[in-house]
Parts: sequence; structure tokens; C-alpha cells
Amino acid sequence: MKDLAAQLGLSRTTVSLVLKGAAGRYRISSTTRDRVLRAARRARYRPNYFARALTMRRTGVIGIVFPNVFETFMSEVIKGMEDVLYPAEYTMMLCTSRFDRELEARNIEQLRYRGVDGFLVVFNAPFRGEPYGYGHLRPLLNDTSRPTVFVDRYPRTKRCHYVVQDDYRGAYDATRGLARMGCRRIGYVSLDIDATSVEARRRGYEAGLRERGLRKSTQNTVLLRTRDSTSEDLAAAIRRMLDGPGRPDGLFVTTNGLAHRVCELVEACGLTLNRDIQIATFGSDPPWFASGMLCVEQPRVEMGARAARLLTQLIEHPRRRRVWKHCVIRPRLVPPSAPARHGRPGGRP
Amino acid sequence: MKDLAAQLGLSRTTVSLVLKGAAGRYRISSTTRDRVLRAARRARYRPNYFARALTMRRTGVIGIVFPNVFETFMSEVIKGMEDVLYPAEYTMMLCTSRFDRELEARNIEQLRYRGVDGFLVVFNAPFRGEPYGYGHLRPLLNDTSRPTVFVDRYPRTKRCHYVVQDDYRGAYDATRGLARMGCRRIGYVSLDIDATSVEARRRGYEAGLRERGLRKSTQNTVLLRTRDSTSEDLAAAIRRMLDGPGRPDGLFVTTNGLAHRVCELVEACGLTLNRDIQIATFGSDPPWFASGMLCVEQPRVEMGARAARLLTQLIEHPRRRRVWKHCVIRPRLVPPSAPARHGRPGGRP
DNA sequence: ATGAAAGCGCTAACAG
DNA sequence: CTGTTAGCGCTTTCAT
Repeated sequence: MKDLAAQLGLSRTTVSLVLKGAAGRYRISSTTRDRVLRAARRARYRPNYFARALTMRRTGVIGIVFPNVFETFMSEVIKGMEDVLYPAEYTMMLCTSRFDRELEARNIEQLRYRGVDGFLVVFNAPFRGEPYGYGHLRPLLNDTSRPTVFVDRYPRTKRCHYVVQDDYRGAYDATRGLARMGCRRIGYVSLDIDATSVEARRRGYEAGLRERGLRKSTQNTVLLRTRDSTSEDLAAAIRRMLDGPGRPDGLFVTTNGLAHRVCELVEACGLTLNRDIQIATFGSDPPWFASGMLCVEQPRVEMGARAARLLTQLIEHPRRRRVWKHCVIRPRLVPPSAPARHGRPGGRP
Repeated sequence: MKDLAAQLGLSRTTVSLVLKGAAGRYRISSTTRDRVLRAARRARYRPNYFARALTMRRTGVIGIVFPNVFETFMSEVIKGMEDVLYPAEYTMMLCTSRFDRELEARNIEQLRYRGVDGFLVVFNAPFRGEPYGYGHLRPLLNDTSRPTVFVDRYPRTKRCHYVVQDDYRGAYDATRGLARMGCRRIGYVSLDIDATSVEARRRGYEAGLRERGLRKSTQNTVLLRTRDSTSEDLAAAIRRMLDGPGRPDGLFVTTNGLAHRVCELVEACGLTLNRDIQIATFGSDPPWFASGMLCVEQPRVEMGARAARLLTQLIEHPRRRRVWKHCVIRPRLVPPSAPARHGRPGGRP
């Protein structure tokens, strides 16, 4: 910029002013303005990012923290974010926590250090009763100069911004859906996770049962304490459940990956899905795979987009940060696509 | 830092010197050094990122450019990178190009602007004969102050650093493997893409045929001009190939996603995999899915790790940039897991 | 062993 | 309308 100014015989101020579009306010002659603009273009001038950030305290970078990016849920949410962030001239800085709270904390620190303007985060939920809770999210909750929007789940406090799907309603609808399909003994299978989303799904499930005059039984409830869905824990629990006398004729499984595994196990027990038992879960099937499950379709892309839009609002209008925004998107119930067809994993070159 | 210095009654210089560990060289008393260090720790002092970057011209951030992150290939390569970058105190800035060259160019520009120390990139390959080639990678190839390591494929020039698998060898082995399984007419199915990787696979395939005294036929060759593997193009081509007189009894498919789709189509034509026809491809099956294909197992995590390690070397030892590093990793051939078992998509909550 | 001073590239009062 | 000036927070050379 100095060079530019020298070359034009102007002061740095003038150039700076013009370049940030304040020419009007300072009544700078349109001729000099044009000269500056043209010269800048010709020299492919771009302000130095660090110098600018140093004085402006603004970077145009959004910090994204996700458990991973390969699950369809995550990558579709990210797509939604990209859709709004890119046109708005923001850049994403993406970190994955790999279900590791340490790493998550580290990443958050890194992003803060690197001066992101705001955060979009899907955090790791601990197993219920685990000692370390959400302490590492404190830096996010306390930082008033940098807004955070939580996605899919939020820390216990409501003093934060978040965008989630209506987990309660989804589970409620799914459970009633199962009942309408003729199920009388509807079991519950879930990771035993301390997340607002899972908790809401449980409440929705229970409300659904109540509404149809059904009851839940301890025997037909499975709470898993491991994320490895191929673990023997799950298999044993499912077998036990299906061998018992009051065997369920329907299952509500809180998450998609788990549900697929449950399907397998059900079949391994000699039962046939959609005949002996119905299964409902969150998250829809990929196009190449009809699972035969009743699905609560998550508005993933939309959630990402809404979260990103909210965040940019909060960044650009600091006053709005005072009021906590809670955005809850209603999911849609998708009946099992019959007949159940097993395709192959597609689109993964 | 100013506060720190004031509080300790020292000059900023001293503090700065101590903090960067140069206390020894400047013979600063160990007592003052300790005082400074302790105070710094107590005040949770961290140098300002932008001020530092402004003077140092170094950020500790690595720019990562990938077509996407949801394909298993991509996410595993990234895992390998994380494995070496995190312990080495680097942070990743990840951008996806979504198979869009515009976006790819934009992302590269953004990352340069944001002052990354180096690049790790899997770029988009155009279809063969498409006008816009690798021009947008120029900024990477020309930038001597910021090394780039290409992964999985490299621009036509060899004047660059790259880490790839031995595509030629993999394809060669796979083709010979098919022949050893009894195939006499081995067809070739591929995206018609202008990538070094795909080209090497084709050459490997041809060499494999030659070595076994087999010949390729135009009729048993399918070159696709769309990335949408559910397209009717592929279905039609496969049908045509399988209906003809010299129907292939083996197929080498260059990429994994495509191969799965081909399996489906083969079955849709009334043929049975592993009986009427054998299929070989790159990329191994996920644990929950035995495809029945002969697989060239890609060393994905290792590729990511090697690339990252190479890049940090290049960053930290500028002199090494003068010699172009080409790292080629040998893949392993994995026979079809029998019997072919169709599982369900797991691990995707 | 420690401090003063210049500068990285840009912004923003304020004075002409 | 344009120029002067004082930072932003840190590094580094050069005196002391």
C-alpha cells in the first residue's frame, strides 16, 4: 500500500480510505478515487491479512468444530454451512475432535488463538454420569466478543445460541408411527449419552408411548456405554431382549448407525424386519440403501445453513448477541421404503 | 507482553527474548528468566497470533484442499495428516472444493491470503480433453516460499512434491490376479479422467494383460464422462458390454465407488459375481461390507501421514525444497472375502 | 545481561 | 479533500 501511495503521489491515508470505500464520507475527489482503485487493481493489491486483523480485530474466518466429517450427518450439515458462508465472504477453519474431549478443547483453543470471528460447533457428548462434562466449552460460552452457535445439541445451559432439530417431536412421531403400524411393545435402544438431543428423543419416545396407552419396560430398554457399534455389548443386549418373554414388536433406536446394526442383529436372531418387528430411527437412508426402517428425516443441510446464517448475523450485529437464539427445526417422518432393498455403498470413489 | 514487562520492571525485549528461549544466547540471568517464565505462565500469556505472524511470516497453519471429506478415502487420508500435524504443533485449515475448479481456486487463494505455511492438496482432475486444466494450481507451483505436497495425484509436471500410491503396480497386480482367477477377457471401466493416478492404473492394467498374454478390446472398455455413478450412462454401457458376444469374464474398475455400482449392474443383468464374472478395483471394503471384489488396498492413512511429514520437513528446512520429492507407496492386494456378505452401513450415527 | 528503537502493514483520529 | 500521527503486539538489531 505504501508503494501504491508513493507511486501515485498520495498519502497512505487517502489510499486506505478509498480502498475501504469511505471515499464518499470523506469527500475525496472521484478522480483520485478512480486513480487509486485502478492502480490497486493493476497491482493486484490485497491488504495484508495479519496487519488488517491486528488493527481490525476481525478476520472473516469461522471456526468449525465437529466430532468428525465422514458421517453423513456431519458432512451434510457442513454443506449447509458452506452454502451460506462462502457467498458471504467467510472462510471456514475446520477441526475435528474425533470424539475426544481433549482434542476438542485443543481445537477450540487453537481457533480462538487464530482469531476466528465466531464458532459453529457440534460438540462431543460424554456418556451419562461421566465426570468431565462441558467444562471445556466454557471458553466459548464466556467469550462475549466471539459468538458461538451450537448445532444438533447444546450444553445444559440455555444461555447460548443453538440450532437443533425437534428431537422430541421426531421421536414422538416415530413412536406413534410404530404404534400405528401395529406395534404394542415398543422397545428403546440408545447410546447412554448425556446430550440434549438424545434426552429429548427419549422424552419424545415416552410421550409417544403414553399417548397410545402403551408402556415402556426395563427389559425392552437397551442403553449402550460404548461408541463401537460392532461391540459384543450390543449384540448380547439385543439377543437378551429378543429372547425374553415380552419380546418387543417394535424398536425405537435413537441414532442411525446404531439402528443399522440393530437390524442386522434382529435378523441374526431369525426375525424378519417389517414382519416380526418394526424399527424406527433418526436419519434417513442413503439413496442406495433402503433399510426398511421408519425414519425421522433430519433437515441436515438446512440446520447447517440456519446455524451459519445465525452466526453471521451475530457477528455483524453484536447487539443481537444479547438475546439467546434457539432455533428448532421440525423433522419429517419417512415411512419404510418397501420392499427393503440392500444396495451397495455408492459415491465413494 | 507490555503488561508483563511493566509488572516485572523489565523491558519488553528481555521478556520477548526469554519467551522465545533465547535466554541462553543472550546470557540473561537465570533468575530473571525464571521470574519471566513464571509470570508468563501465571498470566496465561500467549503471544498475539497476528502480531507474531506479521513479523515472523510464519503461522503454523497448514492449508488442506480436498474435493470433499466424506468419502472414506479422503477422511482416512486426513486422519493420517492429523496424526503427524497435531503432535508437531501445526493446525490444519481445511477447505473442500466439491469437484468444482472455481471453488478450488478460490480456496487456494483464501488459504494463501490467510498465510498458511504450506499446502496439502488432492486436486480435482478434469475430464480428459476438458479445456481448463491445472492452471489454477499455478499459484501453488510457483510459490517458492510456501511448499505444497500433492496427494494421490499430481499435476502433469514432475517439478513438484507428491505422495501417491503405486497405481501402476496396483492395477498390474489386480489384473494379473483376475487372470489367475481364471479370467480370460478382462474389461476396463473407469471415469474418463485426466489424472496421473487413473492414467497409471490404465497402464498397469494393460501391462497386466500383456504379461498374461491377454488382449484388451474396445468393446470391453467403458470410459465414463460423468461423476454421477447412478447415471444411466453407466448402466447402458455396462449392459451393452455384457450383452455382446465377447462378454468379459473379469472387470478392472479404476475406482471404488464406480466398482460397487458396476457390481449392482452386473447382478441386474442376471450374472453372479464370483461365478460368472470377477471384479477388481482400488480401495478396500468397509468392515461391514464384503463386496466379493478383488481389492487393491490403498494405504490411505499412511499416505496422509507421509505427505504431512514431508511437508513439515519442507517447511522447516527450506533448502530441501530444491529437490522434488516423489513418494510412491506400494499397495497390497486383498482377495475377495468369501462368501460375499451384504451388511449395512454402520458407524454413521 | 538489559534496554532503546526501528519496523512488520494497516487503520483511524485529528489537523490542516 | 489530503496529510500527519499514533498505535495494534511482537521481533530483532544494536548500544549500553
